[in-house]
Amino acid sequence: MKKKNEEKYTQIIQVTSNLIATQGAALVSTTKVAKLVGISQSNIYIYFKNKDDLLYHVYLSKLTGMQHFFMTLENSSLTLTQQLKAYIMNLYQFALQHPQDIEVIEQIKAMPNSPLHSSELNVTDDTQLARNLVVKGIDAGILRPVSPELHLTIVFNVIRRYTTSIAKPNEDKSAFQPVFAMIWDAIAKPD
Amino acid sequence: MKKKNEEKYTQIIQVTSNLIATQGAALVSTTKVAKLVGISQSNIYIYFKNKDDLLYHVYLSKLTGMQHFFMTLENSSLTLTQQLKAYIMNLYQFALQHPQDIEVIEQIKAMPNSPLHSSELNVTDDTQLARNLVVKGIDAGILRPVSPELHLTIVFNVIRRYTTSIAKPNEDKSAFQPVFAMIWDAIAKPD
Amino acid sequence: MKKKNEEKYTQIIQVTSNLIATQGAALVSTTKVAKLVGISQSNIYIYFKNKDDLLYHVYLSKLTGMQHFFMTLENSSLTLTQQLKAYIMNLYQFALQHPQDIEVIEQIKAMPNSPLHSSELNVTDDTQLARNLVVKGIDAGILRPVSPELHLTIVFNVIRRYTTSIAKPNEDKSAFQPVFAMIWDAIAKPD
Amino acid sequence: MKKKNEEKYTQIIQVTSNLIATQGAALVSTTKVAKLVGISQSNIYIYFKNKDDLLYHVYLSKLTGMQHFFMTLENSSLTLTQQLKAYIMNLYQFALQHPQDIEVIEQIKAMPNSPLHSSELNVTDDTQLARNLVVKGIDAGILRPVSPELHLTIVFNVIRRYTTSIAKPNEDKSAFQPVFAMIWDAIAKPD
DNA sequence: AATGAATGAGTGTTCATTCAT
DNA sequence: AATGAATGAACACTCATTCAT
Repeated sequence: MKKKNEEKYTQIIQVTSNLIATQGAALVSTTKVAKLVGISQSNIYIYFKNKDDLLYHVYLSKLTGMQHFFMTLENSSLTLTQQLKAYIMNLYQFALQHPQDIEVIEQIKAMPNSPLHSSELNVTDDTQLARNLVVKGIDAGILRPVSPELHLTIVFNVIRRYTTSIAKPNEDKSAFQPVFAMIWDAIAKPD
Repeated sequence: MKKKNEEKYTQIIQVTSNLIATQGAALVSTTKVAKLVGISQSNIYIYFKNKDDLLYHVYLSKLTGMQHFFMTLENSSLTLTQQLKAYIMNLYQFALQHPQDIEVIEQIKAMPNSPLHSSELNVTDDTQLARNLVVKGIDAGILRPVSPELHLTIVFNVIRRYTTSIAKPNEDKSAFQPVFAMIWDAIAKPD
Repeated sequence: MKKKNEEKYTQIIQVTSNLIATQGAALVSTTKVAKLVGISQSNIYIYFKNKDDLLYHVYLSKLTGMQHFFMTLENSSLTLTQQLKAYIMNLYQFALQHPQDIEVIEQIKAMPNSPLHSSELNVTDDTQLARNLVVKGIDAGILRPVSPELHLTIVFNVIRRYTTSIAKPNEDKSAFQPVFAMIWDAIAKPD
Repeated sequence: MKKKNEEKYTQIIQVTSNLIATQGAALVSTTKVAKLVGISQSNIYIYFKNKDDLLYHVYLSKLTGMQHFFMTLENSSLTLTQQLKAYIMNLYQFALQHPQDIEVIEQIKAMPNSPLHSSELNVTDDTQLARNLVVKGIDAGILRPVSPELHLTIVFNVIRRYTTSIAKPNEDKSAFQPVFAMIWDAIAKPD
């Protein structure tokens, strides 16, 4: 459970993450991870308490990476509308640059017995910032007065679908414009 | 692989369907299904060739149920816009009445080694009708000229999210109105 | 266990025999036999008490077919030497014409839990006639004074190997001559 | 798949070998092997990748034991005739001392889905040396000009039959003399 | 005579986890 | 810190056999 050999720790996380992205979370096993890292299976239990613990830390690592990306947004001097639009654009760019990360996060969240359900620690979710913004947006009369879940569903799913199966890897920001309009018209309160 | 005892056949399908909905498709096992039905595990192989075969038939059963629901739409004298709107409303009502069914269908589709991938028969998918409508809608200038995947993503995910976590079981059709507007404004081409 | 439908009885025997010859006795199962015959698995138990019983009757059927072939040899007016040589030639011709039959007989004999071991009936084995001839041959000073098992081993194995992997299906009797000489020089007492 | 506990590795091989010799290769199962060794079934998969892998290594172990026995024959200064006769005598003595080994080797070779068929490594077979000798013998005019398969069939089967059911465990080499003559007269070209 | 249904035992294999070294 | 060894539980699947209809 300790982590002296920081490098191997990171390796295990990385390999697991790749496995989730390529084969799906359900097909991840400590056996496979160990084999890919090139260590013995039991070695994993030195770095992680559990398989769940491993997945939980994979989740955390992807999450913090994502949060770094959005930190600039908070405490900014932008208007709420600008913040909301900026969030969408940021998410789009993050998804484009780290397609695997969002996939991994969502897969772990969606797992049948997700390690997040049983987690004693309540992680500040990646959607927390987004949810706050949305709630503020609804209160300010900028966004449609429906459950914020729906706004988030649209933003996340459209961007995910767009970046994983439609967008080209190095596409220009402008290619996203029509999709952005789609999202915005969906969530923004019509005048 | 034979079937006379129609009742037990249906029971197995039903139990499997429940298992998928509650625990996720990845956690379905013939052992669990058999235990829940109250039969011996090997008995399942009298009714289904495979575990894959079982899942495939669960999928089919849900699918046909869903298709009956939409049959009225085809060959109708409605305008394209009306058909599109009707589709969304129908999907909403179906999802409300059979919340489990859509979940099950999507889970089986999303399985790592989905039985649908290897299936020799090419089933007319449940999204086939929707996709056709959407493509027609785009061509007719009714819907936004972006990849139809995006329209479908919005329609499906919003309705799914709404019916599973927001809507009340017996709610009035009018409660869906704001959500419908959200969807429609997302996919419809603004004038 | 009765056999009203003589035809199906024969069919089962035949299919089983083919299975043994092509896949090996170890891979024979009532499931496979039933599927190949086109009947239900349980139906087999009407014609045969057991799987063992089935195999035993397959064995018997091949055996009697083989014995018909050699019947002409007994009570003949040939000298012992002539009878021995005739036996070898007959066996060669039988093996050439019914390559599967000998294979099947030997496979059933060689089975781990051969149905012949536990059989209450003591069948007149196919090698019985041969063994008698050999013993007589030894006593008469025609064959080498070693255990008759060895003579039989040579005769059977050489012919089996020759007919299954070396001989051409429609070859002339003369092609066998050198092999015959090999066998005869092996078993005959040198002067 | 790892091996440090050399002892248990050998035990598993030994038990499997015994099972093959007594019950036949078809009746070997990891369950039985584990039970006889006194370990849990899954433990076997620490030492062997597969059931096939296990059988393959049983085969290899017997084979190398046998090859040690014959090594002296190669590079020797004997004439071809002497080498051929020496081979037969060696095989006889080996079979007498390790009756189980030849049985095991032949059984694994003859298995319906023999692990040797799918083996990537092409092992120098135990009959390889013998076959080479026989071919040389035929070319040199010492052995009968028929397919070498026939020579090998006789040598192997006669010795196998003799040592397993006729010879006494501690018998004198001279007891084999008449059998040796039988074999030699069968394969040697008559002058 | 024939079948559908059922079952318990058995098969090979994978997995998460533990522990002594 | 790392590994080899071990295990029990689970998994998908096959089989011989029985029984009511």
